[in-house]
Amino acid sequence: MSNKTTRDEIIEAADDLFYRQGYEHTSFADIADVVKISRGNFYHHFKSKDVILDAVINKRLADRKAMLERWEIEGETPEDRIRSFIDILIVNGAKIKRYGCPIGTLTSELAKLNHAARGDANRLLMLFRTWLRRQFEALGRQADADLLAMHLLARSQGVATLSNAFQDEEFLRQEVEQMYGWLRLYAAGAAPE
Amino acid sequence: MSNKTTRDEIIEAADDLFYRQGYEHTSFADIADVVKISRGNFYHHFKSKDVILDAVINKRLADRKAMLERWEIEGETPEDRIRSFIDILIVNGAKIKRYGCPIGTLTSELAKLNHAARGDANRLLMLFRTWLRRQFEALGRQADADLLAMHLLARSQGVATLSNAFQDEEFLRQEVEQMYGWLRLYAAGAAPE
DNA sequence: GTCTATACGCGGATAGAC
DNA sequence: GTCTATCCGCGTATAGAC
Repeated sequence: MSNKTTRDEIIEAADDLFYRQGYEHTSFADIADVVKISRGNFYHHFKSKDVILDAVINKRLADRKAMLERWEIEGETPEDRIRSFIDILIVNGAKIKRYGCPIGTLTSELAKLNHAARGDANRLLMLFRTWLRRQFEALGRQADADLLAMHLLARSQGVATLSNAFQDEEFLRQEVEQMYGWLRLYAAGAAPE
Repeated sequence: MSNKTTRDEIIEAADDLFYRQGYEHTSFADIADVVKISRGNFYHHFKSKDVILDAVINKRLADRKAMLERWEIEGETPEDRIRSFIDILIVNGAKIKRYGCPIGTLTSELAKLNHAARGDANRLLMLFRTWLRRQFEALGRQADADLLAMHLLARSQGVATLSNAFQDEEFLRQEVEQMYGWLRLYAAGAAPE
């Protein structure tokens, strides 16, 4: 279709820089360098830095929604689909090792800044939480589907944090194997409670 | 003994503010307000903000070392001691819900900033990793003690991250119960591998 | 040791020409 | 829609008096 608009290029560059450097630590100058526009031109597209953050969060939401819908179609069973979720740790292993989880680190940063967009960023986590909950429900775990979703989310976050801190992609792989094993128990109906 | 020196007061205030607001987001003015000194006076005690960060990290290291030694003395069995570790999630539950884990969030922030003190902050995580590893060794898990230590560390980190994001202390309690159960398997020698 | 005054650069934001 | 020029406040840091 049409070429990317300048606006889209700004959002893309900001998305990447916010991930790699953090939101607060990324300046307009940083973004302008990547997009190759002047700093003044910025304000034609966004009236403040906060508005760029909003756009980045919305882009991430749209990206992740599309990804989850793909998994929904491609996965034949709920177990397959939940495995797709666990797999991102492997697929994005190198980046997670360097920069952590894009969703978890943004959430944590905005929480610490007590930023107005905090709640919006949490919708990203909530998106996965809800999607995972539905998968566990489909596995017949109506009673504790949300708890299981939270449990898996928490383990992913923890693994990402430590993999990043210790620069250890191998540890991440081992934990992923354990999560597969854990999931199999539930898929086989062999899990307790 | 003697009164706290101004230097100590600065470190204490910085420790608290770095935790609640993040390192980068905390200015000298913020610290000066708490300690009630002028900004200029700062540089008599520390020649730059980075040096304050070093001092804060060293204070946290000393504090945690003392805590681990206490657990070592008070806990009668390795299981007791590991339970003490899990318990901090409960003891500090309210603060974790508001600000996350003091160690994990600092580590993540410095990683994102690619800050020179990154490695120093990681020593905090490593302190717990090594201590936990020794406890699992004492439980007879020589072969995988470090993996188990990392696993427990990761789970704590993940639980802290989600409890903070969703402002949910109840979830944290439930996960702690699960960790107790998980630990019991190893203490009873009933765990696999 | 603590203060006031001040330098200096950076980051976000605005005005207005082209 | 993009640019240059510029403003302004904040944050780190320094100088030097008391």
